[in-house]
Amino acid sequence: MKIVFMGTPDFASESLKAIDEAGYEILGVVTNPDRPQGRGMKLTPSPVKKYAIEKNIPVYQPEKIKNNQEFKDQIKKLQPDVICVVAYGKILPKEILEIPKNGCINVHASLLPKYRGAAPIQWSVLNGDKKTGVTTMYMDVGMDTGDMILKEEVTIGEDETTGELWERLSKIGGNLLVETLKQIEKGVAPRKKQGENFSVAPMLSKEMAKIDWEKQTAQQIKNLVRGLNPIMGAYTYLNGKKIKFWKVDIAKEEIAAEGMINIIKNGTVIVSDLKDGIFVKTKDGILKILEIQGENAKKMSIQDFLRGNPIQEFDIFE
RNA sequence: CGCGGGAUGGAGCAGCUGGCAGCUCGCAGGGCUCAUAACCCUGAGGUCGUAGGUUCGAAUCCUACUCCCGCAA
Repeated sequence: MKIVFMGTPDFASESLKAIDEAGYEILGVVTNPDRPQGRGMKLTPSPVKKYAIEKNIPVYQPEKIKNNQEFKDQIKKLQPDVICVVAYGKILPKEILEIPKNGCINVHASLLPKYRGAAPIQWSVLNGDKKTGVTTMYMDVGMDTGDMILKEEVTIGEDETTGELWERLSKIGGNLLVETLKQIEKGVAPRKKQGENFSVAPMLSKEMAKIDWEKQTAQQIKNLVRGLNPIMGAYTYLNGKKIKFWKVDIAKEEIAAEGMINIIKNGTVIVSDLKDGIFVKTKDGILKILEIQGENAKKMSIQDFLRGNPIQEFDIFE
């Protein structure tokens, strides 16, 4: 089977690698144009492009697809049997979807129809879900609305971060894509409608990264920290300085200050100790901070942080 | 030329209006103790990122370079 692959981030390059190593003929790779990125805003190729170049696969990087006749003709000329799309970052118009005779296959990192959209992995962690998965589907013009082919479920660890889950799912996605292609080749691939009971996982916004000590419960804050690690990190302020939390847990230890716990403000540091780290009062429990990052600094363990940046008991995060 | 921060003993930081290199922790040895991650004493460990310059004298001022990090995407 001849394949054209479309995708951009590392999640996609895992799928590309999987089908490449499974021996499928990859006619070409379509990925987003190189973007200025990182310190110095240097132009950086996407992970998918890097892999393609390594394997001498032709790369196409259209700035836009809609009304781009030249690009459509290029793809048509390749005569792919199937187009695999994984986190490409652009909406494909009908004319593209109709090119391959076996259709366009998409790998989506959720158990559809739950979490259609851009950030399914992040939202599954943010919402504290116990399980999620990967789904392959036949694409249609809607946003992740196509008929489903295969699905694989995984459980989310209590302390698992978006980054960790991301990595696991990208590998599973690759395997599932290969399996999907095999079944399509044999003509035994199932096709299931999604139904109407769907939910959407939109792109994450900047504002949601701020911890709301008044409204959020200990578990919600923990989910926020996990869910935004390593993408942007949940943050709060201490004495006017921005502080990011990278790892927190709900304290199971008994804290001595039981008596006053109800009269102090949420976000107050109850215990600050070089050995045990810091404990913070929340709406409904005590949060233990494990990994932290100050302004202009790198992330470090709470113990390291406290040596050079003393935090007093009764300091307040806000 | 996107903006900004930094490079000081094993770790995290202070010192930077130039004048013997410091703090917290860790580490080694000793002491106290039934005991300890607690406490007390002692000690080891740094050519202050690299190369030049200014100066009687530079971690501290100037110049170039290397590396690291945050924002931003």
